Amino acid sequence: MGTLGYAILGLLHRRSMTGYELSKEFESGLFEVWSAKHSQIYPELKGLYEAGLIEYQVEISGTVLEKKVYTITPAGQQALRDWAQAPCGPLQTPKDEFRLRLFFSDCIPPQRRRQRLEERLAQHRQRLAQIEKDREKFDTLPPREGQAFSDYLVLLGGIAREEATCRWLETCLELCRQQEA
Amino acid sequence: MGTLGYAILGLLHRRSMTGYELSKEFESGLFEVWSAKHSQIYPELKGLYEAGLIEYQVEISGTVLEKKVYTITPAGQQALRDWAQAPCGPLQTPKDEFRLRLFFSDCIPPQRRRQRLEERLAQHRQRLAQIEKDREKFDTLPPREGQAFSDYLVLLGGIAREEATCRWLETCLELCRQQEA
DNA sequence: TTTCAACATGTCAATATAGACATGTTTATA
DNA sequence: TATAAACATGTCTATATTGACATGTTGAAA
Repeated sequence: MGTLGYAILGLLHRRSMTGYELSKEFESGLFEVWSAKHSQIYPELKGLYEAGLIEYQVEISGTVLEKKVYTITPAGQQALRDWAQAPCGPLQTPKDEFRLRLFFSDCIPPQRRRQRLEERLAQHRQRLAQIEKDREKFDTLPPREGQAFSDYLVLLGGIAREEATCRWLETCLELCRQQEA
Repeated sequence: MGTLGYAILGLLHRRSMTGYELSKEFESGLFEVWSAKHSQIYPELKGLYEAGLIEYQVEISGTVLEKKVYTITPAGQQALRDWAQAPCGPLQTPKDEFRLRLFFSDCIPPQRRRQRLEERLAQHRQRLAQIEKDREKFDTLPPREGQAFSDYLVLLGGIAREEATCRWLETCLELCRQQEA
């Protein structure tokens, strides 16, 4: 099974959900960590079900709309534990199209490069603000047992990454401007 | 054309290379930025050639070994410039399997989680040491024109990312240990 | 009461990527 | 001179991922 399967298993371990809710989780809580479109989620759910790792019950929303609420099975919980415990292997390249463009930016006008850096900085600042607002929900350090602690660690990781990125982009802009003179 | 095509175009804009050398570039200079296996590179080169964006000449290594040295064409340079100038669009999720595992780590023994954090920290420290050695090659700030400047900016980005990651992992370990008492 | 956004579930085709399979040469060193 | 690592180029299959296509319901607000 691929990583997406475990991501879904992990989310369902926290609470039972529909495919639609899963796709929303990837956009919110897992935004800094993993992503998947609904077109990938629904087939994956089918596979997990056939593998006996999840089950579902149909609930009626309103009068006719059927939704499938998925729940993790004991076999699914075991698979999740095994995966979560295993080591990750050597560091992989986190693909970053912006950095790639910057790497080859010597062939574009300097003011255009500055413009792109500024745009990007604005995006990361906005993201940082959002994620720091998420942090406010944790008024006290959550206890080590329980998912709130894991959530908190990953949240700190997101903040660390966004802060570092913002500082880096600010440095880039400074260096670009410095040489203007 | 996908991002890989532009990555190859960008590398060939710097200097003419064989497919093999391109694959090495992805492991070294582009390690923090993009990755591709040779099984993806060779077909992509074929496509770029058919699109008229690159050409090649066959050189003989030793007595019989033929290698294709690829060169970017004017059309390729134009395509590269157009791409490098364009904006990147909204922030994407940088997929990170380690963070995903950590996010679901409440279902594994705490000492196992600490072990994984320590392993990961060692990997990132090693990577940081390597990348900081690369930085030493830049004794002075390179002039804004020319690729050395772009290289330098991206290198700073790698250092910033690795430093932030190391600090974050150290914090995670501290928090894990703190609650031990 | 209409109408729009959010809820809800799927499929399909195209592309991207990884890993295995396949083969052979050159160069440095033991 | 054997041999191993690095050089060199490809293909193939399976899987992962995206974006478009397709359809319909529900709840809230105007």
